[in-house]
Amino acid sequence: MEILIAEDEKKIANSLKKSFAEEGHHAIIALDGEKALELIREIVFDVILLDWRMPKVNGLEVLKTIRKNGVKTPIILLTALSDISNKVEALNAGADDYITKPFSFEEVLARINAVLRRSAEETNIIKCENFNLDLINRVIVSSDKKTKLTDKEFELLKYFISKKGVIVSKDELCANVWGINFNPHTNIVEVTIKNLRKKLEEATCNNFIKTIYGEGYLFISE
Amino acid sequence: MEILIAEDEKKIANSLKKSFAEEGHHAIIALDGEKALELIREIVFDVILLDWRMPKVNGLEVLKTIRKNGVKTPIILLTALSDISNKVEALNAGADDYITKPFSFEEVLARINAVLRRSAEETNIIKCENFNLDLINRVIVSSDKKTKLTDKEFELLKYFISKKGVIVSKDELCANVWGINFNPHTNIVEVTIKNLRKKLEEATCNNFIKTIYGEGYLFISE
DNA sequence: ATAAAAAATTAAAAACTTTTAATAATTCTT
DNA sequence: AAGAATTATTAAAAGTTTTTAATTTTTTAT
Repeated sequence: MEILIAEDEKKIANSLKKSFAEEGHHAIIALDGEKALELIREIVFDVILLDWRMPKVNGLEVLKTIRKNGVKTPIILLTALSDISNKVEALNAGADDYITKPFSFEEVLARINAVLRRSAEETNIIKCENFNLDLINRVIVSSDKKTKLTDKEFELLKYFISKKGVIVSKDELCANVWGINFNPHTNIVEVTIKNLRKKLEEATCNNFIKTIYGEGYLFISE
Repeated sequence: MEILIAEDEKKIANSLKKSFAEEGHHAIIALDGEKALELIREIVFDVILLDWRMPKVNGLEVLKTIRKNGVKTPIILLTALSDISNKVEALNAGADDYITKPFSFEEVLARINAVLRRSAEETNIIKCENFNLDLINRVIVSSDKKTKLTDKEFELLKYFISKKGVIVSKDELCANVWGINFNPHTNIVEVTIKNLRKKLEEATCNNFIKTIYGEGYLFISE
């Protein structure tokens, strides 16, 4: 992993760099804000550790500048205890997390992993017509609301989306959502479809699931 | 997307290529198995459509050869109805899906999306010491079993993993797993930890969650 | 138009999750 | 070593989800 350490205290910066090296990561040190900005322009980092108090250009300024330039690299702020009041300001300016000094290397690593995971999670989203399906949190995300799905509703919607534009039979749904050896002598598919339709309708104001009489269901594409 | 169409019927191949182009994808046609193998050696495709019956080297041979060479690109077999008996053979040889002729372009696109999603899902896995956490299906995967987690167990384990090697307090767990404004006057954290510990123990034969008396819990790293 | 088949709706039963509360076991301090 | 604080365990209550079953509505074919 490529890490930028923007930190003017050489001791801290060097010890972090050394620890990262032991973990197999490559870190570059910037001793002031100006240098940090310069490096960020040149190199694509996986994560940026940014000290709040730095010579020439301070952390907040760096943060604002790079976010304004559209750089989305995860950023973790390093702040002294007395700077805590600036936490909200920092998060509002586009920081992903912050760590209070003094910190252990393990803590830094844990925060980095958490931040990277969080940003990875954000990509675990299926984009649909006028809504998104968040695969990790199992919610339908539309412009103004989030609708939590149950297990079966989630599996069903996921399957429908994967078969968008193709008619799927009830047997197929049974096999793929409930499991291959499941033969219901009940209307469980209809009931679950009803519930999913209701949530989709509430979330998106659209009826995506069309019934094809005698054949099955069709998840409409556009 | 870069797509290989290995199909000897020029009509079908060309119409697929045209449809893909309309969708913004770039397709390359191979009219026989030999050409297909040659192209696969040269180009990294996102997905390969492979006809079962082809001149020179047939689909199954192509399939076996490229899988033997360690190529993991998703492959969808195109088969005539009469070839259906070979379906199992094909899937065993490493195909990801198969489509029976005649097919609509929409069906092909849907299958491609499903296959790509499936292979993307396989990357949605957090690797831990001697187990994996499947983020989509919410199961602990160890060498021999899969253990399904409930909502709260999943959130809790995910949080622990993100804070691996760092002590997390009960308040912190409350805030991050149950929600920021949740102050329990009960032992709900302890109970959920107990249940998670049991499942982790069953799945991995390890006790990853250590209690730090008076401080909180520690998810052990290695 | 009508009957038969298929799908939708509703509501209650069964199964599972989450929360609560009481009790037991462990850890720390003096 | 005893008492206080903390954590673990157990089991029952409350809340959700999943399944079942009966009834109503819609669709298709005669």
